[in-house]
Amino acid sequence: MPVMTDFLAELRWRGMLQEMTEGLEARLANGPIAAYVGFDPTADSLHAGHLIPIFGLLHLQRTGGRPVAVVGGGTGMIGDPSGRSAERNLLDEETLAANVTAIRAQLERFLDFAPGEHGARLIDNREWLGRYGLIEFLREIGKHFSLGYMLGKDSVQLRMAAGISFTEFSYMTLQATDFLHLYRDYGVELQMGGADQFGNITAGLELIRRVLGPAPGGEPRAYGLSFPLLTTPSGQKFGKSEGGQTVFLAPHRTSPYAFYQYWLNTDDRDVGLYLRTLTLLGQDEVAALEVAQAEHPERRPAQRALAFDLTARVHGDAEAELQRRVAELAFSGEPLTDPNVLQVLHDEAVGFEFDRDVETAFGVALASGLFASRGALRRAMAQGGVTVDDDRLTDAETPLGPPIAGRYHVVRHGRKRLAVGVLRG
RNA sequence: GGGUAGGUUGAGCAGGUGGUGAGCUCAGCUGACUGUAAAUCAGCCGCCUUCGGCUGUAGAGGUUCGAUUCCUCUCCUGCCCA
Repeated sequence: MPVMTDFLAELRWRGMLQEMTEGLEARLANGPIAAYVGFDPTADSLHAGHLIPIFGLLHLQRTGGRPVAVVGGGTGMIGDPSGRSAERNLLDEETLAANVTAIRAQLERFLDFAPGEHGARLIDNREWLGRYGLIEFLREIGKHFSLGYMLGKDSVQLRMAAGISFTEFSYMTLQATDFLHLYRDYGVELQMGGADQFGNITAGLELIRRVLGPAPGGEPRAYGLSFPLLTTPSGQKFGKSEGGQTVFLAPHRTSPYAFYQYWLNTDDRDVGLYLRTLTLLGQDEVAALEVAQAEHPERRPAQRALAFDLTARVHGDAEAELQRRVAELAFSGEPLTDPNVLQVLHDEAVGFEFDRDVETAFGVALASGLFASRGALRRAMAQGGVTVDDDRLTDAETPLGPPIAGRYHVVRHGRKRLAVGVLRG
């Protein structure tokens, strides 16, 4: 039977524990706790950057706690200044409602929402934020925040020079209000979040302390915990695929193919960390993979395990199996000629259609959609970065060869991107 | 409201006080080497229908043969004062 103290031990060995407030360890020794993480519904899908907090909730649930996800239909209407360089656009209610629904479905892939002691809950903070009148809010909540305290927050400091509106400045009071209500009405004693959220988390602790006063025993009433922010050794582009595209969990935003490929391409130096933080593999399994990786880096056992595990969790086992196969076929190093393989790649990777009247290899490459414009294609071609049917394209006038198996052409851009075209009609 | 400093290519900075702007760093892309790595080296990096064309220094006007530069108004941001 897992106990709550295992929670911190789990986070520790996985390298997921950045910071926590006083007394949390002692509190966990006393029994199960409910903890929450807030998710801003700024898009209709969660993305790679949300994975660590999600796994944080998952570990909590597995060690006997109750995970609570607050999908901020209320705070989402304001915008968190933390970690942002510019003022955000505000979303309208309809968009927000749709985003909240979509995010809920994604969380259900990770957390067990079955009713019960440890069942996950999803709560929309509009339940309380939507009810406050302005005057009431200022009297009940605003009164507890001193300007000095608010101005001292890093999230505010960093934005002072660039400019921050009163709206975003107020964000921390809303997040603190969430914590207060969750504590009072739902018995949630712990808020977790990325390291950039720690300031907002402690603001909530501060509010709880001021509104409710000290707890009888002198112990803190509530606690905070932060996860490290994932970065890569080469910068902070974690969660961005080629072209700076955010890696989303939703297949309509990031295809399972692109999703699998993203993780498969993880830097050797990061893969161990990702295995620990983004999968449930145990200590021994991760260690074994790291050894295998060190012995045969070219086989990428660790990246394969990571990509498979995450793809299976997000898109299902069958999809993960398919993408594993697709990855092998597409990058075997051999020219692609097998019609069955080509059809699979067309359907699962990047597929396109071309017309019978396309006469040049250049034309097919353009039709592939791998290039933003003719100019982009010309540039790539001039640099030797384009192949059609595994022949390097060097001249825009090169006539198009016969289609493979009568109906396919393969276009590659660089080493990693390919598209398989099928003759239309 | 007054004063003042700013708004330049994804980011951060240069430069530029009338003569075809666009340099640096980072990020990104391609090639070589590799393992669909990393590092390194080389090239690219406003847009397009590329022997060429079109934009473009916050926006709109104006002066001028010619404006990123000068003038006016507007918008946005920092700082100081009220």
